[in-house]
Amino acid sequence: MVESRRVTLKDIAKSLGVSVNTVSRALADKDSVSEDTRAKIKAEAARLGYVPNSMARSLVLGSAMTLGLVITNPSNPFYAQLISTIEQRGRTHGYSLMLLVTEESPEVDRKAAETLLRWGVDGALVVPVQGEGEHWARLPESGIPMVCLNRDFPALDLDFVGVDYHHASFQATRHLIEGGARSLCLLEEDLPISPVAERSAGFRKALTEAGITSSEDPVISVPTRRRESLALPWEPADAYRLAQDIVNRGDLPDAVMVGNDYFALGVYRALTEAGLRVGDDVLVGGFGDHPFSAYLSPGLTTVRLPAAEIGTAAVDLLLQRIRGNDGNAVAEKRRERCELVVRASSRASKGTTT
Amino acid sequence: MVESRRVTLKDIAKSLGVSVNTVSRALADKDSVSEDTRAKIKAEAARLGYVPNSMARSLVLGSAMTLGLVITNPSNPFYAQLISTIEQRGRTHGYSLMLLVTEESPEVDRKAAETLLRWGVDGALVVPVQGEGEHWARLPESGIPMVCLNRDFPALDLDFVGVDYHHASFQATRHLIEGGARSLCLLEEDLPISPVAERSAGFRKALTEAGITSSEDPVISVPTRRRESLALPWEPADAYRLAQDIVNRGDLPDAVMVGNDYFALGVYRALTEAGLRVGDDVLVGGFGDHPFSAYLSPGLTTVRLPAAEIGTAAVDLLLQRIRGNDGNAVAEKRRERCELVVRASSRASKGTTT
DNA sequence: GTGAAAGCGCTAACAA
DNA sequence: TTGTTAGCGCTTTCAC
Repeated sequence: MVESRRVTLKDIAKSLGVSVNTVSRALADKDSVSEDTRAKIKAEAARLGYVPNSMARSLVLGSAMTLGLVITNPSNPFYAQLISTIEQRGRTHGYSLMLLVTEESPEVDRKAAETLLRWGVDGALVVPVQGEGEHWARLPESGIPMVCLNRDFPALDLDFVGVDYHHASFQATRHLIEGGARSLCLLEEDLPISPVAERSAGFRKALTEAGITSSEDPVISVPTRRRESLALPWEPADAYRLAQDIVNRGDLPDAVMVGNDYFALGVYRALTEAGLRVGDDVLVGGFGDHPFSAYLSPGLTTVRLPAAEIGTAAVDLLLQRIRGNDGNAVAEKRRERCELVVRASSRASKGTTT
Repeated sequence: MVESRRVTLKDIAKSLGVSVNTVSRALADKDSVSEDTRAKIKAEAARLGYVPNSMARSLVLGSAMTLGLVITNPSNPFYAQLISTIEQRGRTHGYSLMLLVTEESPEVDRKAAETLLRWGVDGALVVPVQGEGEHWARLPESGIPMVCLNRDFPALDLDFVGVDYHHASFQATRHLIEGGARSLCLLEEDLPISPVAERSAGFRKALTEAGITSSEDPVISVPTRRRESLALPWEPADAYRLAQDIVNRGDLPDAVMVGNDYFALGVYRALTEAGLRVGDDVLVGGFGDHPFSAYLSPGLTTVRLPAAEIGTAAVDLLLQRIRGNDGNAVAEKRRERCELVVRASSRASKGTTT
């Protein structure tokens, strides 16, 4: 392989004795080029193996034809699906995807905003690392539309597309209550993010409506040791330990909700090891409908997150903003409804598979 | 927000009455700029909110400072981890990541190569959609180094970093045989890719060494209906159906190997529903050590894939090629060894949790 | 229908 | 130390 320099318009022009300009227009299928020269030019371009230079094109056109996607952890199946959907839909519209992974690090999150700014992406979809995060305001300020994914960032008045966790949590909790649960708890990850807050609120609302009260806070924060390996978004072992504590403490709830299906794995184990039967002795409900959830025994009742819908809606909203068909419209907050998938973990007196 | 045009070097130069060039050098911390003007320039850049234009920079420097990553399906946990590791390591070295998702489509795969060529990425990491795929030769031909990930492409003599599936499969199979299995089968996905071929070969070798023969081919191809949803890399239901057939057929093997842990989910269900106990009646072994595998009951014996090592090694190899520290070296084929994680599914007469 | 010239934002020669 | 010139590869006026 002769590290041959890339073929440019100039090469084609020179080889054919025409101007660069003509070549450009011929290849772009503009009129004002005779059919004859156009054919010659295309043939020569093919012969030489010409590949347009997207960078040069973007520079002059002022559009990167690229979308930025900022994700905390691709190993979260929900985000993995988001990545697929977004890449696919963006590609359909001619956009390439620049992916940044923040691993819940505020520092990396800040740098991600900077990187997107430098590349001048046409728009950005971001799952913000919450807490601080004012740096994200820089994109809209620079005229780069952005929409928050899954995690809302009310302080910044940005477009948002995510899950209606409040409603889903309320619904799932009520389902458990209707199944006979009178004492419940919710295990949540220990991150100051909107999904956690919304699930907690929905959970509490269901308890209140049912007239269930408790002396202790029924929402329990699971101290999570983020894994350096990035193999898991959540560590079942953390929930396992906590569930063991609850079991040992003696005041066992009738039902346990968990903020994600991974926690359910830990809860299942703790209960099983204590000789308790999930679905009979304790109902369990989760979030995510992760691939394994249907195959646990008993099958896990869980909230299916509409990842594809969210990814699609987010891209579409972003493209709309990019095209500027909407003036400086007010920020849109879109929360997609979920489906509760009922399986044996919430059906007392059945307790086998699915 | 006044869609203010982006601040450029020229703006700073004009505002300060110096030349663009001086601004460029001052900001790049080159010497040959007086401390005085440098300070002034930096201050003005900060005041104006200057952000360097990576595209323009790349165009003139002839380096995109971008790596291309082509993945078939991010919902495969192994690939999800690869994405994380690669993004992180590339970023450490100053590279941005352009992600393309091919969904096993040869057409999309072809276009991915084209896109990478157009952007002029500095290097590419690709999980090729196999079968055809000669288009990938275009990258190296154009001077863009590329390394194949996980799936080898012997026809093209490209660099490759992946898993030593042959050895892992051999080892896992031998483990089952040592556990007492005398009749075994392997369920594999129906894709013409090197991992499947290597796992099958390793499996067969173990059988041969143990003197186990069978009238029928013990390697069974699972007809896979790729899911449009992209939520799953493999569909447990497909393996479930097939396992049911095997059970119903009557000639039940002592042990079942599966090419991925998702298939194990289906196999577990089929066996359980037939009243058989995994680990006692039938041993099961998988590939992937996916997050759920430790939490199945019984826990699944499976091969842990060294995703982080592979991602890191692949990026490092690619960077080495990019830097050209190696001349037109011969293609490197690197296969990482795996760890077999033994759990209850392969330990007869125990068969409860973990 | 075609070519010449200008410029996107930046860096790298070369002068001054 | 600084400014001028040139050019990365492309597209877009504007002449001809």
